[in-house]
Amino acid sequence: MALGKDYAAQDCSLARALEVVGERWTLLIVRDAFYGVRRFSDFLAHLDVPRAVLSARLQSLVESGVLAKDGHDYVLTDMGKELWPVVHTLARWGEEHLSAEPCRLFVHAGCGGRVGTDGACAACDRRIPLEDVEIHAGPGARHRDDPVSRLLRTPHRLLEPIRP
Amino acid sequence: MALGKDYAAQDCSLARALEVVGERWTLLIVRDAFYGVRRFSDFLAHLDVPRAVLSARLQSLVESGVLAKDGHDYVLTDMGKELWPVVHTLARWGEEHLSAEPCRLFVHAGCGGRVGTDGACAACDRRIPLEDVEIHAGPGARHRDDPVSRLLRTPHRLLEPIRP
DNA sequence: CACGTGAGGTTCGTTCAATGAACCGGCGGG
DNA sequence: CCCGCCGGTTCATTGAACGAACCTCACGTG
Repeated sequence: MALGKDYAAQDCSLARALEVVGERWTLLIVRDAFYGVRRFSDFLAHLDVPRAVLSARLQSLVESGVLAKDGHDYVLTDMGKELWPVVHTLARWGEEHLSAEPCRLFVHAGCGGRVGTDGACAACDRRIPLEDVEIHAGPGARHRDDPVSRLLRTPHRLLEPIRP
Repeated sequence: MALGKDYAAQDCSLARALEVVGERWTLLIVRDAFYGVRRFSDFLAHLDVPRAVLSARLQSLVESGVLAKDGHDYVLTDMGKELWPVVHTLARWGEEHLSAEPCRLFVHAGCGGRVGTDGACAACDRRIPLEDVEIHAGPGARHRDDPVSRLLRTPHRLLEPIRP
């Protein structure tokens, strides 16, 4: 979201959360961080976001403890990693109600079953730790052709850096 | 979020979802709808949002099929109701990482157990249908004193209208 | 009927964030 | 020493959010 960016009068933890991840672009940045994006230039290439805005968002995410800066890499903190259910649930909602076909699939690395809307593996019927989720390109992918999109299309685990 | 409001280049269902519920105030409006708020003036009293923005958001939520207009009431559609996991997960994340104390509690109407982060009842260990979730005021409530906040502080089920 | 009142908006000028292009500094080769 | 890239910052412009004022219809009186 934007402008005013705070919901001061709102007496609610949802409002607090939105102050941190509710601004425009922020949740897409977090999503990319789960996908293994870490460098400023990679976020920039993958999201079509103005450099100034990206800079501001990364800073505020670091400040609020969602990301940590490690050299030139931005990596998710434990607090940030706990946003996965949020990102996943919202993405699945969008997929079911707004998209024709999924453009990315999340798969349990152990058994190959797809991760359900509740975050559990369809096959194993167990909750899956973040590190055991693999990301695959889905049928609906419209094939952006920046270098980062190409790297993201090759299957890999969440959080695993897309660069060596 | 705001400005540009679309993420056109993003080939992703999360981006699609954010185009619908990602703008500033939108998710708080949806939250209030779950809490039983239905009238324009009640949203207005409870959120401190400019009338013009509220009007625009409600219209766009109706247009995208999250809300439906029934007379002067705005009510969640089935598609809208499926946003509950998103709202709940994000609120719990905010509560755990950003709030001192929860200001609202979600309770399984059947057994009185608290609804966990995964949406299941802590006591019953079963997923709970939306209609069986009760909302109670939590210890962290800072007591806004508009009429709507006062109505919301009395325990009731999700979706149950706060007005007769 | 005239009149007031409240709900549900719309209009409009101001403010402030998003945008995008240009600029800047560090550093790692060649 | 020079070149180019990475990771930003600066700045003018655009457009959304804000807030106050206004409008309109429905209803309830006197």
